[in-house]
Amino acid sequence: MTTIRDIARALGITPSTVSRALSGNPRVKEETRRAVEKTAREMGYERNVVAANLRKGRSMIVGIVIPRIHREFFSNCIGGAESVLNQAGYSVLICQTLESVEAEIQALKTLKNYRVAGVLLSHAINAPNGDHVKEILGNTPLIQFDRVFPDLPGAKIVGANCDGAYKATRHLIEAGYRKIGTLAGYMTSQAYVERLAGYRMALEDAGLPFDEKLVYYNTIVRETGYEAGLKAIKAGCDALYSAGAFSALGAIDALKEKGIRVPEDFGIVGTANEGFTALMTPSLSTLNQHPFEMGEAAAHAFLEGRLDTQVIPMELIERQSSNKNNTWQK
Amino acid sequence: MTTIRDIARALGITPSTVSRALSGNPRVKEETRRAVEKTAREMGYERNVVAANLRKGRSMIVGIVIPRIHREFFSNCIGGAESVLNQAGYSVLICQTLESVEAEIQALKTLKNYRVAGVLLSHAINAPNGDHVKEILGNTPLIQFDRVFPDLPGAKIVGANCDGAYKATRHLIEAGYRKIGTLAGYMTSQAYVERLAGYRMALEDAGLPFDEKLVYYNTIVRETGYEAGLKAIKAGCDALYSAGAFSALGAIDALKEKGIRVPEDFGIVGTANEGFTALMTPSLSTLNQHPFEMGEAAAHAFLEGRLDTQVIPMELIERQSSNKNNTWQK
DNA sequence: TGCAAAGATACAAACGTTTGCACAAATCGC
DNA sequence: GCGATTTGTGCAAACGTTTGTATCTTTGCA
Repeated sequence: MTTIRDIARALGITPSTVSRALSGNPRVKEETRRAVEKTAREMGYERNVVAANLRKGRSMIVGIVIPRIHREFFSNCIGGAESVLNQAGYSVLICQTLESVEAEIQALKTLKNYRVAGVLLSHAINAPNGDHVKEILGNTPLIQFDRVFPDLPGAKIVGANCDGAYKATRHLIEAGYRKIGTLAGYMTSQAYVERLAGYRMALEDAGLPFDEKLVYYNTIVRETGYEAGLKAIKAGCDALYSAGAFSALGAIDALKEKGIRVPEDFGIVGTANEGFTALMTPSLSTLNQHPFEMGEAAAHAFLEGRLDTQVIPMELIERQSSNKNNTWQK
Repeated sequence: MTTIRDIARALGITPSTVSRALSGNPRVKEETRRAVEKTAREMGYERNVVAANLRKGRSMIVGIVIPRIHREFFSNCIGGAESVLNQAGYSVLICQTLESVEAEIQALKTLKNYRVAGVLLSHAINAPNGDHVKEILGNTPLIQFDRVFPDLPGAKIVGANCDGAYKATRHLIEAGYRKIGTLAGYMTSQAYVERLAGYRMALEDAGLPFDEKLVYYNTIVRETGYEAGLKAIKAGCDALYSAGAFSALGAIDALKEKGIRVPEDFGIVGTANEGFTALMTPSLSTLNQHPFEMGEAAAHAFLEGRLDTQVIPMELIERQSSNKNNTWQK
């Protein structure tokens, strides 16, 4: 492959001038620049970014660390981030942790070894705190999104979890449901803590009692949602706010099994607006977290060197599953 | 950050020995190796892969180029590939083309500039042929998956498109449907050409006529599926094999709108086993393409330097939408 | 004409590894 | 006990850029 040396030799100048010409340094004569660009094109030159990165001590790569890529939420985040970063000349290196803290540590080390320009992170659910992140990354810019460590400084992009859960719960109340439980997810993650708070606040604002017995923890997948659904039925609930989408699906499985009609006898609102929620019967009311926009926001935060926390609004999408009087039409 | 020089200095040996010790070269004494590993650990050494890559002329990065990351099919492929490659010490650099050939060219150039160890590619739908790929990549190993250029040599991982379409169509015939059309997708992609062939073969093997008028081309998204669905109804079809999943969904929209019962009056089988297909009502019979396994296979083909074509079987998942006598139970 | 300032390029040292070759010391065969 | 082989390290040159400093050339102005 041709190098800047080859170009320099061909033109009778030095590699340094070629380098400066190609990187747009104003100290090289316009005429020289044009000549360099011409021969570079003719010789099919492609700059070796590895060498450039070594010399500069950092690369044009941004690392993205996420639990799993094949979750609509995360793949959308990546999609948003990738399109923004690509525009700005960055490439993205993706690492999945599969919810394992050790894998997360390994991923961060790898990224550090590649001297990435920055890291976008959504941490493994059972990571106790952000110490390992700070220790490994040092001064590499870090942007956290969705799942963030509150104790870690720097840029954060989070959903309006509390507000979203509040809206969802209030919507159930307004629709006429009265004994509303919640599939609360994991309290190890700030996002779920906030959703629980929003749920509680909505109940209290409406003068309804908050009952700890109707809070079903560690429900995040379909199976645990199903089990919690059975318990909620037994406890006499007539509605559920689910902090996840798949857990809501599981609860509906339980309701169908018991012959309880949704939405007439039982209302339910879920959280992530996964594709299936609009297509299932009854269609599931959800909160749209705008994952693509979250990814874009994280990328922009990196590019602009922001250090603050941005909150992405959550929007309630009313569908059949929370429509008590069944006046649904599409 | 500490370098191998620092370690060498600390031990009174040379950087070359340190390098050899750390990379497991058998020509360094066991005792020395242990000493090096110990001080490396103590000094918190992390090898600078950028420098190593420059020297070696290639990196431990594998590039993945796909149309869009937020499609369940592709994100699952990536998931499969990433887990295998990570095991083997590789990292993955992801580039989306958003179905644009220019973006694909740019992505391949970027990967080449990073001197990636290999590229896994699923090309943009409207790319005429693989010339640009060959020209840019040169001798960088290339593994194509799902959407492959038949004219390009080297490793390919494809679905059993013809066989899958055959199974799906025969299933419709056996269920009792008689006038079966197809939502055929784009003939610019080999995969869809093969599916059409399988559909045709199944009809002919069963003594049913193949009617070109019942082939609806360029249907791949929900909207085009809807429109083709209306046409199929008008043409008197009683079933459709759809080469996509979202197009099948669109066709069902059309059937519902016209008050035609699925599956009693009209049967339908789709192709990609997207998550929603199992959850919608009626649930959609589909072909499982095993995207995760395709990604794994692509990664293994890269690691093992395979150059052949592997065919991943497609498995029919019978659900409600093709169950004419409505004996469905779950 | 002379001298300073600016403009353009050259020089050379990095960045942190890897690796072919050389060389010394240790081991072996006879 | 001597030459031949093996074993372990050191030396130094890469890999292809970038960039601070030096040098040379041109221009401007008095």
